[in-house]
Amino acid sequence: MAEPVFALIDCNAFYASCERVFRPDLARTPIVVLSNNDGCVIARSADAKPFVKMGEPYFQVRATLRRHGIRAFSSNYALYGDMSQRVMTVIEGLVPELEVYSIDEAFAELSGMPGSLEALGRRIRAEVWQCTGILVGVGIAGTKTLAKLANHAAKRWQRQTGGVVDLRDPGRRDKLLQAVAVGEVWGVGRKLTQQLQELGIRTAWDLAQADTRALRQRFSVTMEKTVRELRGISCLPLDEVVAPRQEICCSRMFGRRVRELPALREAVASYTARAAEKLRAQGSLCRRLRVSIRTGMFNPEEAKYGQGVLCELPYPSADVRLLTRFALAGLERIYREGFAYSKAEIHLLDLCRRGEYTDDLFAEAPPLAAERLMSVWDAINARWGRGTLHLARVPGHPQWGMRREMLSQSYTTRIDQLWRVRAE
DNA sequence: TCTGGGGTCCTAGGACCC
DNA sequence: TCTGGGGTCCTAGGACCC
Repeated sequence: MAEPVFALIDCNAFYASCERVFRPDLARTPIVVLSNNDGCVIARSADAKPFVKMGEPYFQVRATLRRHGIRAFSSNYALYGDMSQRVMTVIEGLVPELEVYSIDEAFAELSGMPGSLEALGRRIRAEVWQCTGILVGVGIAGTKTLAKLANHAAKRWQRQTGGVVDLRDPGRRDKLLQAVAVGEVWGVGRKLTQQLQELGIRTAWDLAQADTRALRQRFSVTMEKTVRELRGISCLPLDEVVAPRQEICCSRMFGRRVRELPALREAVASYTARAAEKLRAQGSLCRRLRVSIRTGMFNPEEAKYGQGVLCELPYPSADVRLLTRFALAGLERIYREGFAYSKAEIHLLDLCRRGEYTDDLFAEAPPLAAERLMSVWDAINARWGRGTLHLARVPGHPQWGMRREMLSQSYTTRIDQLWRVRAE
């Protein structure tokens, strides 16, 4: 078999770019996008990066943003999700195999492609730009970890590289490894960076030279793979098929603190409904769920409390009514009066595929009608929009709902919010 | 006033079994 | 007086990613 060749294609400042595509008037205005509840900065356009850090709380940087004329947006996941699909569709048309790795990046496998891969990279860039208005960077190498690093270089030296870097040449690879800090390597986060530095490993090059056996002992097999990948030995294959999730979670901060049980019930029911939707969308059932609530974590003045409880279902199910019943019963067990809650979470655990689990001979049998009811339920919501059909527990406009004060339109997914263009 | 959400993988350690 | 060895399964926690 031929040596694999991977490309990592990654959108530049993706959320900020999506906002800009539909606001050409903001082409020269720096943009940041905020997390849910307008909590903190999670994306910045290139011209905003010098002024605001990733992850900074909005309320702390608001003055800075105003001073530099930076425009803030609430996150608009309907828009970003749809734009992501468009980008991926374009790329899929140009490469033999694609693994969509996240909302804004994808790995491709290019071994056996004729012609210059750098030219192919430029073509991907040009076509994605033309079809979607989104700019991507392309990194090419013999392993995923090196392709990530190549992509990093393509971004960092965008002007010199034109946004495409082919790192297959060993000389070029080693030069880059020596120039890049170990913390930039895929799989090396904050904690590991610190521990590696204590061992004298400062650059990606140092890591590639390190003794794999010792590192595996000290850290884990994941670290060993990273080292091997840096040396050009491919350990992480392309995963084209998306495996079904092994757990599904819906967790959200409230738009404002919640003290009373009835409002918490609403939130737990709403989150359970969303989680159950995801569960059915991948054709799974769950056997257990965990519901948890907690107060704010940052304000030292606030009394802190957090608790979760695991609930066992009588049989594997994706029936929103059953899941909600158990989630609410769990909530009653963990709720304590007198706290200002900021967040609730639902985790669906122990997932299995429909028809691929062994029934318990003595356990309660799942009602047969439930499955059909849920598929009609999903069909109605798919046709008329999420939430058209919902349990009475789930309010339409809850007082604890998410804050999104700077939300852009859903230009591409809502007929009543289409982009308006005026001809002069 | 105010600090995101949703995942994965790996390991250690305890419970339990024969 | 003395108290095995080897295995599995589960859970919690820690690290990472975007």
